Amino acid sequence: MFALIDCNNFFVSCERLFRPDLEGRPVVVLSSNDGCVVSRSNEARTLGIPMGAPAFKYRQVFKAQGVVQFSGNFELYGDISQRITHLLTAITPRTEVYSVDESFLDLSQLAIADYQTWGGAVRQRLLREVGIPVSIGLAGTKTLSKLASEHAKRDSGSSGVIDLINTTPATRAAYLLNTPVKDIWGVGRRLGPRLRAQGVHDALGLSRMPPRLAGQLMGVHGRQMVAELNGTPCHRLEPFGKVRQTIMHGRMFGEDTRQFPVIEAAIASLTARAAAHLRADHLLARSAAFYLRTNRHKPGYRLVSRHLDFTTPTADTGSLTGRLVEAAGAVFNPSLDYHKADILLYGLVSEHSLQTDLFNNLDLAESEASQTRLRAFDAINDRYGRRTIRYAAEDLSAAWQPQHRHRSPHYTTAWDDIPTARIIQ
DNA sequence: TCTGGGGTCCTAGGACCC
DNA sequence: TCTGGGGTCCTAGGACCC
Repeated sequence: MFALIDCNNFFVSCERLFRPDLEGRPVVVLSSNDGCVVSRSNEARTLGIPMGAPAFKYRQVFKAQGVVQFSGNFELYGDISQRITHLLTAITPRTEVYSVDESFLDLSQLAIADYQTWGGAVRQRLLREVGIPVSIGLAGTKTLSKLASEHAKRDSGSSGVIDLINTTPATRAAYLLNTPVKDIWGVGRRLGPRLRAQGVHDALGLSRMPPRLAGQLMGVHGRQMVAELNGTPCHRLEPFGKVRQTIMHGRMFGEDTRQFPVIEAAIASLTARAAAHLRADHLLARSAAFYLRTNRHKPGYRLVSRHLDFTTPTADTGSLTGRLVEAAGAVFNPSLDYHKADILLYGLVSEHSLQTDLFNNLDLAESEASQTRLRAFDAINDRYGRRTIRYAAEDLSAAWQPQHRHRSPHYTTAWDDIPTARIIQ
């Protein structure tokens, strides 16, 4: 038995926590560079602003309709997300944080008399203790609980909770019939049209597809989807998450560039963040890559990447940056307008296993010196703030840095931004 | 003028090896 | 003129998820 807890319009709800005056008004949250709409309030949705819409195409609508815009404040959303996780983990440790705004709970160990009532109580508690509205879907498989939560979000009469566990087969079939294939977990922009071409238009139709045909059309994931829609679980709860295989950091630039020092500053900054992430997880990378690309929406789109291997796995910002910048310099073309840089770290190994297993032919002394150096580096930044100490290459240019014209305060993560409460008598 | 970031998994062609 | 089978690695791209 699964519950899916799905936060409603999560980023907008986080902004409204500290701006209750925005309740009932159209609000959107924009991605990095104020590029796309990544969260919208129901009022903004009613105005016809689609998810993922490029903001520049809707500036007129924003202005005419008084839509309130926010640049994404992802530190804030991450902090609110953790509060929700804490609360859910207190309900049951069998919790899987699936994304920043969704968690699966395994209910099979809990004594629940009535799932609908239980869901309503969880919903009220999150609203009261964190302030975020959620939709809850209850079902025997993850796919069905996702489907139920989607209906809980959309159907105003559902009071935010839909239970497909204690229900009749006819009711369950009605929910499946009212779910278009494109809204099923695992069906994207390519499988949707392919299924419709087969005459399958809704989840009920897909649940009745012969497994063999589902396998031919969609591979093993398709067979699993059909089974899950019929109540046979294929996906377990993963309480510890999957082992991370890559760490990636990338940014679109605030403006396109033909200057190598700008690229160098971007690579140095992205690598510094990725390497800090690596060290925080006590990992080392055997390999790294960079991707440099032009604007894919303009003619002549170009992407160039290079992969590098390290004889001694490393989390050293300096050596990673040095190798990546050198390799980028070798392929840099001054006649291209570069638009985005990404850094990928992969081949991840635990820093602990490195010291005990593999190491006879590797430079253990240098590796240990590097780790000691970086521990000091991280300790300084932990104590005095991020980027208190940093590599000079990061400051070669700020021209690559994304723009964010509508950033809200860091209400919960910066001392200077913490709101003041006044008691009005 | 202006179109996100962070993941996983799979495929396919070319270079190279035997 | 005629040209195998099996493998790896690299690069590029595309599918899906949030």
